[in-house]
Amino acid sequence: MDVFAALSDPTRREMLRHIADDPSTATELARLFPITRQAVSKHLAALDEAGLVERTSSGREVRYSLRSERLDDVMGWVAEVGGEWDQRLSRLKKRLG
Amino acid sequence: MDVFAALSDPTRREMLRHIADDPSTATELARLFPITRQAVSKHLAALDEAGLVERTSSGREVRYSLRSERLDDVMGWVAEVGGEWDQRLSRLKKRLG
DNA sequence: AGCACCTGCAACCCGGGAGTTGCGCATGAA
DNA sequence: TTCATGCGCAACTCCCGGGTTGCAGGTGCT
Repeated sequence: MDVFAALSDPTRREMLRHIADDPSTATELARLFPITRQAVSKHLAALDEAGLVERTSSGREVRYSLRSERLDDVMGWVAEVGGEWDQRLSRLKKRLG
Repeated sequence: MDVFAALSDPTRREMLRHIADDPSTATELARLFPITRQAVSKHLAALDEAGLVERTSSGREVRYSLRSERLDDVMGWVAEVGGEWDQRLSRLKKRLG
């Protein structure tokens, strides 16, 4: 699955956001979301296939953390298509503090 | 349809890219892509619903052009999740020339 | 008026994505 | 060793998204 397709699902975006500042396992996420662990696992597999997360297995648990490299591709594409990014980027920079 | 879902389809991304520097009609796009005009029309409807294009009808033809506002939302989300954007943005700026 | 062209709507098919349940395996703890 | 916990795989359902064909309406040209 490519990056855009991976980000198209709202649940996946929430998961990624959560993972970003708190690396989690499938079962941990399953407690936070109103879906089954297997459903979570599928989403994580999708994110992994898209290169958006990193799997770190220790013992019997597998913890997922953010891999932000692919997000650069998204930024790049959006920037290419959008155009006039000098102002836009400065605005964004300001918005992010 | 939300923005991310609209961008999840490769055909739609190509169309948007083409529209970005050459506003087109459905039939014009149908000549460039290996799909039917109706399929193109559906894609354009999706892009329109997501707020990514602007419809300008003159006479019997409807021309679609890029609306880049929503792309800011995408950038914003990606930036929020990705983190560490001081370096990333400067790299992107350099990459865009 | 008549014809060609662009568009929109509706019905339909098909594949895949999101979610579930069920089972089996491996690992950690009592 | 026994039991609980975390994962993975497989099969199944359901629904929606991408694409098609067919038809009807509006517009422009001759």
